[in-house]
Amino acid sequence: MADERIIPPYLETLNSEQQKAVLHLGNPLLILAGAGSGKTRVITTKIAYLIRERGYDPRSILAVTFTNKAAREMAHRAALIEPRAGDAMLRTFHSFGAWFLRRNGHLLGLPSGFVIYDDDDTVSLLATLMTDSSKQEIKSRAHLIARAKDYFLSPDDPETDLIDHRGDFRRIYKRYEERLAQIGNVDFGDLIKKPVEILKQFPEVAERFRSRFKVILVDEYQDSNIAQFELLKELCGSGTYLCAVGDDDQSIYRFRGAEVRNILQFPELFPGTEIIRLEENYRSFLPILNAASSVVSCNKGRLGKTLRASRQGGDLPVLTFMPNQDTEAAFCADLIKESMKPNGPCRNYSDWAILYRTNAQSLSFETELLRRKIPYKVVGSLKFYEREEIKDALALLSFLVNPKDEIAFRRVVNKPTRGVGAATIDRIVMEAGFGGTDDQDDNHQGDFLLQENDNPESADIAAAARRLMPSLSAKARAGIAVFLKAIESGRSALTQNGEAAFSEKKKAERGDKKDDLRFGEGLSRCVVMLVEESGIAEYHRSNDDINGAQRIANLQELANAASEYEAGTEGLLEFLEHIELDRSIEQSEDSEDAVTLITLHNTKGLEFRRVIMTGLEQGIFPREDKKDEDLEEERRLFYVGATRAMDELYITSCSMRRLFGRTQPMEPSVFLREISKDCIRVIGDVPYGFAVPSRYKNRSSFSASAESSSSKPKVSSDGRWKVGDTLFHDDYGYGGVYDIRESEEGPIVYVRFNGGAEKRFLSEFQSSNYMKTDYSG
DNA sequence: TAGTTTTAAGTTTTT
DNA sequence: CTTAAAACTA
Repeated sequence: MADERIIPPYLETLNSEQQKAVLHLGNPLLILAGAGSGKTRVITTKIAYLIRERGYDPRSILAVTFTNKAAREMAHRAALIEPRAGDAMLRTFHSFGAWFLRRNGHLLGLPSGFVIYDDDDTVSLLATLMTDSSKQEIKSRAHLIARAKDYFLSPDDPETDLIDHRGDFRRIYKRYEERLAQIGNVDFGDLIKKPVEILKQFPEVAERFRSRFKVILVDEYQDSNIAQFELLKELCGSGTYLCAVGDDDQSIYRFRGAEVRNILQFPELFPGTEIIRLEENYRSFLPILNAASSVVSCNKGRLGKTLRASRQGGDLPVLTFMPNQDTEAAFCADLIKESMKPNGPCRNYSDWAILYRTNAQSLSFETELLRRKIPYKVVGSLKFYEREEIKDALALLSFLVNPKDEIAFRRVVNKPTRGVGAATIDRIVMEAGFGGTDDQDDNHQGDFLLQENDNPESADIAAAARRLMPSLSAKARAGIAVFLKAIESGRSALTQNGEAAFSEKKKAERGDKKDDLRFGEGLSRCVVMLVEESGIAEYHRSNDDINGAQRIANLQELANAASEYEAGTEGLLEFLEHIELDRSIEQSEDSEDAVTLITLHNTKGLEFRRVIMTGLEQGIFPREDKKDEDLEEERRLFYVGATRAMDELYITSCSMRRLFGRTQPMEPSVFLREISKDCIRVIGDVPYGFAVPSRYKNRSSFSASAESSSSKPKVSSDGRWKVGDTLFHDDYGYGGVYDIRESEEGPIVYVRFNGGAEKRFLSEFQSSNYMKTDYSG
């Protein structure tokens, strides 16, 4: 397809590989795009090119990504080149699945008004089926069910046993699926799995989609799972042009079912595949790439590639060992402050990013940056939608659109507590036609389950509650009445009829409106109505500690967000779907200049002038008990993090770290040893043992002895202490002997620990390797 | 059954 | 240390 047509001007700035990738058509194309090789640019340009030069209808183009951020970015950049690209379908896999199911889910008996369950809801649902299992086990099973769906495995597939070897897994999974079908909602995995099932079962539907989408582009293909691969396969007809872009070295989502094999075996899975490699890195200075590559090249299963740096020059990455996480944070702050001096190299705080492995690590950085008055923003950990009051409000909304939603009902029917206990709830759920919780029913009629929804009334929990009301105790009856009333009010607010009555009533009830929830356009009225009438708002309001006020503020924010959506069921479904699929808060403070605090996983696709990778310690990064494939994934995570840096890369490692409130000694990360010596510059003190690899290799014997719980230091030395010996002490961590002096009680060993402490010990040379007395204590 | 106190456990990573 | 689950009391 390398025809000699005139190259449009917007292609001229691309290198020849990039151009080839944009111009390519015909057979499936796999673009192996190294970090910083301009892959987003290639995809967006390609979309524009296909529309503009090849006459593709924008609506016939489907581009899928893994994150909403990436989807937005892609839409934005493509539209800059070609406005018509706005009509192309640019979505995440999951949002595409939801879109698909709204239109075709009925083929599997799924109502179009389904709500998407998040992981918490999934656990709650499973909990109603496994009444006498521990929370932990339920969570574990829920996780495995999600995994099974990632692998496109159903309860009836024998292979599902490979996911969970406990014999009862398939039965649990099956019951879970049945209940979910009764309720009429879906979980995350269903958003991929169910569309595939429909496409496989209904060839005419598949045909329709194949004729609509002539072009399918997939970004971050290395993070796709088996179900997503199946989806692509089903969507691709003989006339479909498939183009996948990815980098096997950046596959970091194995833990949630991603299959690197998808990209490694792409050519076999899609016969006739052509491969184009983008190996020119435009982002980072050469030394940064060298350091990153030297680590990731320790991995076995990889396609292998050579990144060429278009930016020669630049300094070696800097590695610094810190005593503990507080000094680590101070070190970061110093670096940032220093660079921002009037004649320093940086003018923006946003040039900087601090990377860490787990969200919990952000705390010490936040504290320090706050103290030093350095502006920062924490990416990702904003758990707005996981807050209790928000989840309650969302459950009310969900129940409004789907009165069969048992999970939503259970969550809010007695919130705030109004005398409706477990017994009452179970009765109502039973009355609504749900099987109850008894594990004995052994009917194998799962195939006919879908038909149970024939009569929508039968599973309507609100209706069931109303029916049962007369037979309930006075307390429970009153409670149920309040709940039903709230739902009614919400429903009328949804259709805009209840507005007048609501405001009248509220004004009459309370003169003060200073902390009243206010509503504006669209759905916000409905949100406010529900949380007010249910008493949830009032409950938090009267709880007048700081939390209460914050919660009211959060509810207000939710109402504000809802005002963007049209009142009515349609708008409500859109609102709920948007929240489930995109939990990132639109950061209006994007314009603000701030340092970025971010987990390594979240950095994918981002770049910063200066990056500090922190916490390079065994147990943290890589996380403990990672080995083989999992360790390789951690290594790729290192690669991803390091290659975010454009100009400068800093790496820190602490010798002591506060974990679970206890300070404990840490070992340097194995990855630090994998960086080639000439690829990195170490600044400051080097921990004992680190600079001398041969000695370090013996450390297994240290670890072994470290497991006994004596507070005396131990050593692997073969006889006598001598200067330079490395040792481990339970309280002080790793250290080195820097002096030995004789005394009448025997030799005194002077030890300097990596955490900074210097201690003297009395050694019993003749009998063992133990230190006997802590002289300095 | 609701709210309190005590005890134990635990921090990946995310659509 | 902080949070969630279990145990306990009113």
